[in-house]
Amino acid sequence: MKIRKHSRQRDAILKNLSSRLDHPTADMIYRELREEYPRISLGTVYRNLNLLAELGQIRKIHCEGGTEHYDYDTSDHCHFVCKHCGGVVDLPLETDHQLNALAAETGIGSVECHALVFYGICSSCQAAAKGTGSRERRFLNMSGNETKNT
Amino acid sequence: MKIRKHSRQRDAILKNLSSRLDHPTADMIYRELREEYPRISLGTVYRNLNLLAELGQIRKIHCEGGTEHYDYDTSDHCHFVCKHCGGVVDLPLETDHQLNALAAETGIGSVECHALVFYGICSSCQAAAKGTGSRERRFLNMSGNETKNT
DNA sequence: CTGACTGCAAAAGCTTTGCAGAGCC
DNA sequence: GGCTCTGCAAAGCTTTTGCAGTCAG
Repeated sequence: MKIRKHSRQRDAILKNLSSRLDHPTADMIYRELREEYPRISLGTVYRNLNLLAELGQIRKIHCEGGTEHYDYDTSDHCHFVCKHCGGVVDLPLETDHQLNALAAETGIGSVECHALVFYGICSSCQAAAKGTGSRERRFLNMSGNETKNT
Repeated sequence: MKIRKHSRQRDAILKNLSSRLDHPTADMIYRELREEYPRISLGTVYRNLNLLAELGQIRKIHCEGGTEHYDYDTSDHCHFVCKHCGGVVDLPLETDHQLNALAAETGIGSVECHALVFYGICSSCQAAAKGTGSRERRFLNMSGNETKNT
């Protein structure tokens, strides 16, 4: 199937993702875009995010929680996931460029890429916990049970 | 809620997982267990896997594909996911024990753990591809370029 | 004009959960 | 006896997909 260079929706999705500092889920992007494009559908958002990922223009992030997150930055870097607020952010950490080569040396097969994800509590959630005890929007329990409020 | 030390099903699940070399999904465990316990339910498998993960007796692995995999080995190590057959295996690679500390130094927050997952084509899939061209059981499309061979 | 793209809605996974009964201590 | 645990089935979520109409090139 041939792919067009542009579509109003695809451009909007890419623009939304590129202007964000966080790494949203498809649904988060959908909700924001609906303000400007009330008729956009969630299916379109998914279709375009997958397409853009295939084209290598964006990157998918798999982490605890069962929901896919998307990243506009496709360069080699790692992520931090807060177990408390569920936020996913870049980690300004020098990733070891030799990791793929090292892994390949084990004879496992050909190694193309890797994903490095750290888990913990982000500093703002730590501060909030000290201050109020429960100011967070959402509690992400790594092992399944999470309490969420609207 | 108090947790009992043992239950026939929980023990069977743990035993199954511990005797495997791969890192199966809940459904894979369920299918195997059903041979010995025909009345076991998938819900029970999920409940116990989550429980065991909470207790720290097993570990969840998040990777491309949307399905959770489980690992009996909770020690610090990394994984390799074959984009071709979808298999998830341990990688005998010396993981950097200072990674969490390094990540914490960025000031992101408290870092508890990390997951390092490599993606590529495992050697048996490579061999199979050379031999027959399509002997694989399953084709896992990671991000579009599945037919591209190295 | 052509066929890629969209909105809509339905369907398809995977995982969780409510409930009544069974089983363990 | 009192809980926990289980099987079953239904529900919940995220993501994909079929279709007919729309839009980009």
